Amino acid sequence: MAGKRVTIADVAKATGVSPGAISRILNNDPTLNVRDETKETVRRAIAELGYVPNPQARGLRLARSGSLAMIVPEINSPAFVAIIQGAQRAAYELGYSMLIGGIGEEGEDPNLAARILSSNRVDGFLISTGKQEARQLAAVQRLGAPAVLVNRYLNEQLPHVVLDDKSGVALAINHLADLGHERIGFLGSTRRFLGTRRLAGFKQGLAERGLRFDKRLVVDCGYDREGGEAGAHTVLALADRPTALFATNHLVAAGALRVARELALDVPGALSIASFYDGPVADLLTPAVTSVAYPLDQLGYEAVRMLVRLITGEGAGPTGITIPPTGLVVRQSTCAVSG
Amino acid sequence: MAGKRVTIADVAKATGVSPGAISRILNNDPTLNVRDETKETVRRAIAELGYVPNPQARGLRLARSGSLAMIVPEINSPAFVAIIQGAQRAAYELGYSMLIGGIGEEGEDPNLAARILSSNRVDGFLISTGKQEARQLAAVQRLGAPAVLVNRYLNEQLPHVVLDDKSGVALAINHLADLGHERIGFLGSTRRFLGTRRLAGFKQGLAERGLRFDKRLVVDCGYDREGGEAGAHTVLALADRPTALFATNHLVAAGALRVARELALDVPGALSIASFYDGPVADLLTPAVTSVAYPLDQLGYEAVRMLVRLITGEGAGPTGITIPPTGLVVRQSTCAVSG
DNA sequence: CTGAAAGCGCTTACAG
DNA sequence: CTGAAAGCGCTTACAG
Repeated sequence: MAGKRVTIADVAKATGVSPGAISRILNNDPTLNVRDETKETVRRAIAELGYVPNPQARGLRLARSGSLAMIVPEINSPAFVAIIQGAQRAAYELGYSMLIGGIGEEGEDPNLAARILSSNRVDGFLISTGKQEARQLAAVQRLGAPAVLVNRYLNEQLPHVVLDDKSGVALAINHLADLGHERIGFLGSTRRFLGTRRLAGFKQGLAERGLRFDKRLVVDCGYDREGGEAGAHTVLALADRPTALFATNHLVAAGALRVARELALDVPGALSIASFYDGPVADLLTPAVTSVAYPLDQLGYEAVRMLVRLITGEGAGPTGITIPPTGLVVRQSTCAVSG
Repeated sequence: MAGKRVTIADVAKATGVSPGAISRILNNDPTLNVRDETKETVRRAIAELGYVPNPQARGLRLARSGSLAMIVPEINSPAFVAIIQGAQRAAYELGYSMLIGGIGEEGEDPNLAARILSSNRVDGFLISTGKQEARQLAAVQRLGAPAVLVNRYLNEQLPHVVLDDKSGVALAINHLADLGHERIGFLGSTRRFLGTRRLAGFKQGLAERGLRFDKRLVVDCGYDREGGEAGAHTVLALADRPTALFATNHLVAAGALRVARELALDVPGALSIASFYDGPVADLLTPAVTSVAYPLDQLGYEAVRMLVRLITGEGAGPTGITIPPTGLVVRQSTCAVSG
């Protein structure tokens, strides 16, 4: 390393061009009119000296921070790792840095975004609320700062990037129907925003295959393993119990698998289980779980691009993006219905 | 939100105290000598107006960015989620923001840190190298920038925060010995830095219990599930195969579990398996895996504190910290040796 | 002991 | 059309 930072003044000295003109060249100011030769000289000097504009000075002048904050209480979810990865990539490409905030309990604080914003460090937010969904989204809206919901939805006004939950679930249901399953359970939420979208996909899948919707097979459960266990207990206690289950994520699927073992129900022999969000954990479960795959990094990527558009106020661009599933990854947890 | 940012000038206007004095009050300048009453007035005005110093202006003036970068190729590992969480907490407390960089393949680029540094955005680094361990650590050292290795080690000079791998592994081995196991296999690395530390703990544990070290039971394998599978195959193919295995992480443990199933070896009936880094995944495996627990968030927390000390040049402070295990979480994958 | 003034590195409205 | 100059919001060496 060593040595002083190279500043725009150094480039000016080296080339004999004024700092103002250099700044304009760098920012492609259309007002500027200099010979291409001069531009070339400047570019060369910049490369030689290794000049990089100081983001602090730039930020101070332009009243922007060049940083985005991503608020993700549920970073434990393997899905978020992929999402963060995509978001990082987009931020890097667009010249922003990204803070990850609100991990863990801290993330349940509805005022977290306000706190981060008031420290003047951030131009906008990517938001994935946790359990206090409604309250937190309301807080974000009140904030009035540029924000994009990631894998969350409130209304068409609030910018969002979501998965096409509906067609993903329908995909899983069609797979189970192909295997001859007619009684399929749904373990998820019937209230949270994503839950209702997935439930809609569940109904759509059944309808596509002419299967009857039986609301006793739908259980509103928590999104963790305990939730999956409770849900599976409920639905498997029915006299005419389902031959297959759809679980809204891998933790719920893991809970269902555990209950199946308790009840000595072979998976997939006596019970097929399909899940959502394909990812590394799906393959670690026993048996490995068939699940719907999405390009989750793209979700993060698009969210950052949308956020930066909002910040710069440039072009309209869509205020809602829906990302379709890439397909279904069939593993050992599903097979043809027996009998 | 709304409205202009509150600046130090606003506080000056409101209180009649000069901006310079206000700055000194905020930064506890010992040279300053004003009446406590004045200080009080200023503090009250700051609170009322909601003044927060602009970090950009501060950074520009002080030639520091107020940001740290954490480079973690292996964010997929559940261990890193906890580490990041602790690091975030410390950064927040100390007034820094934290960027997560180098996720995924990008992280294998030995020049990543240099690239981030040259963009002037960062005061220091937390480093957890990926596969190219030696090469990357060398690059960091060449950089000359403040850096702390997180869960990595090169030598005593390069600041680091590590786990006490040795006593953690010894803990697991003692547990297995308590259960009557005498032939215990080791699936991990015998070359990477952490691997050799863990192997030392393995030997120590055996020695403590008077068990013979048999190097045929030590397999140098990759740190993913495929590695665990290959390692387990090797060691379970022995005529006098081990009755228990120590796996260096949960992915390796998952691989070993899979091989045990293939070979129709009941776990834990015919084979006990203990692993490292207790975390959410340990509980999702079948059977749930006994593993050594560490306060991983503390690892991240201490690393950030050390890094900030290096940056501010304040007080000596230790250049190496070792974090002991909190204990062993016993689950269903280990039981008394049969026969 | 304190307050005014310079300067960190940029960008851009403005005068020439 | 271009270059000099002001100013973003801080901090601190320096003059009074």
